[in-house]
Amino acid sequence: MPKPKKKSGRTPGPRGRGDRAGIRTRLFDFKREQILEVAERLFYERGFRSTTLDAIAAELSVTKPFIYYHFRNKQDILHVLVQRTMQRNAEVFGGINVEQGRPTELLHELCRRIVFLVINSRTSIAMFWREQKEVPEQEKLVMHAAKQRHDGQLQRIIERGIASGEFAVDDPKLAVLSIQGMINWAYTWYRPDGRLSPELIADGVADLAVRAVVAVSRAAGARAPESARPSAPARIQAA
Amino acid sequence: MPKPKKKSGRTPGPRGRGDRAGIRTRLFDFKREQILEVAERLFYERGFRSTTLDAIAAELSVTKPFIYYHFRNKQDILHVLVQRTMQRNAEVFGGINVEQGRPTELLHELCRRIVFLVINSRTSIAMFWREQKEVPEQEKLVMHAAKQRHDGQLQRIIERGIASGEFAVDDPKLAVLSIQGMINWAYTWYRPDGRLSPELIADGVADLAVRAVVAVSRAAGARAPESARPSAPARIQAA
DNA sequence: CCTACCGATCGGTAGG
DNA sequence: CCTACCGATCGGTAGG
Repeated sequence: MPKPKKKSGRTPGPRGRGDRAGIRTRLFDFKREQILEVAERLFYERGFRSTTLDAIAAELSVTKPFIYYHFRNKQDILHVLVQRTMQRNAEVFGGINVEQGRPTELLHELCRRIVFLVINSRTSIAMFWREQKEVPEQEKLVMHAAKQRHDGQLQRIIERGIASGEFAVDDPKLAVLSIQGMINWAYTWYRPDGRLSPELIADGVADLAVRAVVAVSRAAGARAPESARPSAPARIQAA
Repeated sequence: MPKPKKKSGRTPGPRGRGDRAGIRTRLFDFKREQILEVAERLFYERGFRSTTLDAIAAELSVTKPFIYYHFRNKQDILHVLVQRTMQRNAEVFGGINVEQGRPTELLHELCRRIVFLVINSRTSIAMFWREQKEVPEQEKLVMHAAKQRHDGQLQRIIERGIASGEFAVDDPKLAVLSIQGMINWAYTWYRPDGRLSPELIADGVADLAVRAVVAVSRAAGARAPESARPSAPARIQAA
């Protein structure tokens, strides 16, 4: 039987004990997923406060109590969505070892991956930044800590690059914030039917980020080395 | 006599005919201004939807009808604040002639000014970006058009720089969006009690923006020329 | 008779 | 999981 006192926003839904997911648990998770998808879209389009649970229910052709069966309340839905966005971000930053490899390639690759994430998860990312005020203070502290860790990783790359002579930066912290801005801002302007493909955008923004901090006297020049750039050809989307 | 059928969000308040502001008109405008200040702060802190007119009234120790006497409704207050933010932005972009001067200095100076605006008007700017969904469709079109004009000015500078050999950019449009991101993102992280002064931040971000697009072979190097940088010493704020 | 408001309450809708 | 509701609170406006 599903609904074993689901705690706050448990993302994968309740799992009885250690047993593999039963049909009912999988069904429960599937329904949760449907709700989350619709909620994310509506929160993105209308904002958290302006989105009624009835609107979410209507989109799914269910009733409001159906939603309350799968989530504790409206905040809980936002909580799960925010946790997910943080999780995806943490995966990107966790997938890079900032202590290994040349800073130039490291920075380019990390930027490229974050831009990709921002573009592909733009609704989540936009929600994440817009609805910070709806998040309880405690969770905000966790979010802030994660942000600090990620900024720290970027800063470490930049400082390694300064030490190696690849980069020349007045203020590493300011450079980190500026690069984060360059990257994150993409959620405000990216359109799937736009001129450039996600690959080209990710690569282009990463180039600009590297150029902003790279030392000009280096033989590598201001452009990211070819090795750090994917071999994808100039793929242009329609329109 | 004030209140001559005030139309929508007339910023300066009603002026009878061509006569200079009377005491009552000035009083009316002053009250409007007080309401706008409180509303902007609360909209910034709590969001538009979560801010009740009663909360705004309470902060001013007045009643809700007092607000309704000075504004048509809640949306009208947001409308005036958004118009103001657009106005300030337009003034910065309007204060630069993109056809005159070296692109490197032009870009640095324009970026510097926008960062300054973003920092000094961060509550308005944050509201502007967060509450887009609360703005009626028609006004959104006007906002989009203004944004396009401003992006166009930045793009023009970059294209002039490419033509002169000062800049080397793969995709001018992508560079514009990235630079806008670098600059606008400051509203998410700037703190008045932070480590760097607004002057140092504006200058630092402008440096990074220029470096991202400047051609490396130029004698000017990746740094903005000294002439484009204010003579303000390294002024560091407390803490 | 107008101005500049206030106390009280309306219709409608939110989360639960 | 639905039908049928509630306690509260919202933006906006009546009369005086």
